[in-house]
Amino acid sequence: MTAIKPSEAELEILQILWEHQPCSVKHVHEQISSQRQVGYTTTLKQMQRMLEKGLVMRSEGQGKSHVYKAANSAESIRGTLFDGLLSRVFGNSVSDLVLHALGSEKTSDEELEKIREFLGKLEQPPSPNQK
Amino acid sequence: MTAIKPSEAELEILQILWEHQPCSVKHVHEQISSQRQVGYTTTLKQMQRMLEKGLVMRSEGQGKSHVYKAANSAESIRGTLFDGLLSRVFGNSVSDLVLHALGSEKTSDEELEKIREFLGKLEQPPSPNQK
DNA sequence: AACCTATTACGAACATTGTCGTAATTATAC
DNA sequence: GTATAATTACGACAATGTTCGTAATAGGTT
Repeated sequence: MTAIKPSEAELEILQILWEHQPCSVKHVHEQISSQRQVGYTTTLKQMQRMLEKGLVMRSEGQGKSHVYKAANSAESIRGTLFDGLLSRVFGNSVSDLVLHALGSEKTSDEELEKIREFLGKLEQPPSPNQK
Repeated sequence: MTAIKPSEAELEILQILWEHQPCSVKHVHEQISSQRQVGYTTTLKQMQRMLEKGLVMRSEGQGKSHVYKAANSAESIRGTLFDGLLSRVFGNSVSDLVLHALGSEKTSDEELEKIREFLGKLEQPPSPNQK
């Protein structure tokens, strides 16, 4: 049960998959190459290797081409990578991480509102109705 | 000004340095090998390379040995890695990241308290005394 | 000085990652 | 069914990261 840790390039691809789900290599490559210069076969190879590793799944698209989907949910990968950062960089202190996040400005008022709301919900636990 | 992105093993060493600051290789190695099995020269080599890269600094310890310190603060590295995770995995949404952090349980009441307190301080900005 | 030990230096092996070029294959259009 | 275009498969290469084994060196002991 080795934790899944996609590399940079793999993550780039996974993000596209999570958003557009079954995708042809062509589609993924178009997305990527609109951001940076890279060859088609590079993307293809990357996705083939991801298939071997079990990071993605694929099936026959119409015609000869294949379509790919991410094998794992965005959530699960987020979990893995988040935990990694938390332990390796913030010594497992969630509050350190969150304070860092909030302290870095960049956080809009809307976002702060969402966070406060969430914290509000957490406030209730003292109610005696546990399942 | 290339962003500093220490590798796994480098981060492992940096964490020890940040906590115990000037450290001998021996000390660092003891810490690491209490966690996992690794040879002394591996740690040594790692630290020598970190010196070349400018990740750490060193000076003569008593006798022949060297003592090392991290060249960068934990904060600066945290910033880099945090930003990376934020953009590559949470689509730059701080609230998504924070909600993920808080939702994962694992957060003690104390920690939640710190976070609420911090949010309380942020609440004030509407005051008209900006610098 | 001669020896033993702690520490550092060097060099090598191996895995992973990112990148392509070229070849093979499969559709599509004459 | 033959040429053309799209797509996939294969193999290679450089760069980086991780790990050691072995050699050199410096300190302390007798």
